[in-house]
Amino acid sequence: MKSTTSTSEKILDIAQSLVVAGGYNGFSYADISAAIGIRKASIHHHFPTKAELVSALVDRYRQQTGAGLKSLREGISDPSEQLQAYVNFWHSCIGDASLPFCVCAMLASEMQMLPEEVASQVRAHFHGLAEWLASVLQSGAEAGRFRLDNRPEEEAQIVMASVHGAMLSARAFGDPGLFIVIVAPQIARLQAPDRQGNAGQESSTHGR
Amino acid sequence: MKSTTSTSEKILDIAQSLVVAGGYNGFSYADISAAIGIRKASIHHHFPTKAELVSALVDRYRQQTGAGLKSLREGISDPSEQLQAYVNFWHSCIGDASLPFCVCAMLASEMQMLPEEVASQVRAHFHGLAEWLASVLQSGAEAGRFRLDNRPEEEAQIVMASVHGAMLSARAFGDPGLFIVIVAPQIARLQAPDRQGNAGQESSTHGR
DNA sequence: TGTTGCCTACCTACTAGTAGGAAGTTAAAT
DNA sequence: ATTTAACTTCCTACTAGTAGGTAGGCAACA
Repeated sequence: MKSTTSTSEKILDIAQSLVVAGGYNGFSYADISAAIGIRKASIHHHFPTKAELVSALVDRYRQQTGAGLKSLREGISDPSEQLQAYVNFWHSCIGDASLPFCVCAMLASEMQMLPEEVASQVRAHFHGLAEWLASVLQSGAEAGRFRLDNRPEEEAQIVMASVHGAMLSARAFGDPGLFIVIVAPQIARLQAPDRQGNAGQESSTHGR
Repeated sequence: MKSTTSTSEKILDIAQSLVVAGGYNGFSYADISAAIGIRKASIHHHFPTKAELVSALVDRYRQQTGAGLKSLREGISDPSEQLQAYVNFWHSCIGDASLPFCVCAMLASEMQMLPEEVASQVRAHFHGLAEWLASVLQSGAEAGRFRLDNRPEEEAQIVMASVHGAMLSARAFGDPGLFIVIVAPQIARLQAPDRQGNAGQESSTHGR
């Protein structure tokens, strides 16, 4: 069977893993060159400048993400399960170290010194993801699967921040399992019809 | 009045702002040199290697943070207000752009390619901050000012991740106000005696 | 007198990026 | 069918500039 992975795709693959590991300034053409056994100049043939390379990389990532999120919405009927599937995706990525950090979250931290063409794409990713989450949350709220304390757009921002913050903590502590420890309760809170998550509701034992 | 800011402190100051802006690989000795009007070699006199420079910088940051958090716990009696003060600190830092990102959060994203001496300090910062937050949350829960759905350590991780994620989103969207939009509801959720927001409350109905 | 702080001058390694050519592929013109 | 032209991919060899870091000297000061 022939491997139909073109050279330029291989370049993007390794560049992506390098960006995820160390950000925009954390890799060089020489790194890619060494990783896929091709000369530096040949990489410049495919991607003349570093800005173009990373731009193409984020572009591809955004397309993949867009397609993935779209298929979640279309392939799963329950919005609550759509959200769960999104979280599960990152849970396994971080767990098996295949994509232990979101490319755009990584680049967002370097926002201030990114080439404008890259920065605007990172912004667009955040915008798109926030929209997707807000849409899922709203649908779920309408279907009675979510209980939102704030506007869907705000809850979406909260979920997104939790996911990114959880990625960061997992990385900082070197503990992949921390991701789901942080994110799961946040999701559960949205799904729970009431705080205890049980059917009845005794709560308020008072005491202050 | 004489400015008692020593050269080495000035170096750390500018280095810190450069790290916050672009991470470990986002600045060079030449950048510092240009910023404070001193030769590159003179910086090497104070901090022989880049790893030592950043290590000293994180060390100073950790001391400042530790002192700040300690004084919050000692100077404010209500744990709920202690937490609020912590959040307000970042809110104003991000608002006036004085320290628009946590040094250690920035470095944590580059964890995988940091010199070990720096990486371990970043880990220590995360550990210490998580402990402080857990302690505040536990005190607040005992005093009836917080209602926790999970163990204090877990809630602390959630708060920390929210703060870091909110920083990232504020940066990604280029909107400083987004920080508090994300963090405030998370704090409010902890403070609320119950979901309806009425006056009754509390006591450990723990999710567990 | 020795230490501190800063300097000039320099080094090696690496950065992104360029010039130009060798090989192979494709497709039209002869 | 064969030559020709255009194009793609990759190469060697190179550039100017920057990276972190070093050697050694000079002046102020304790």
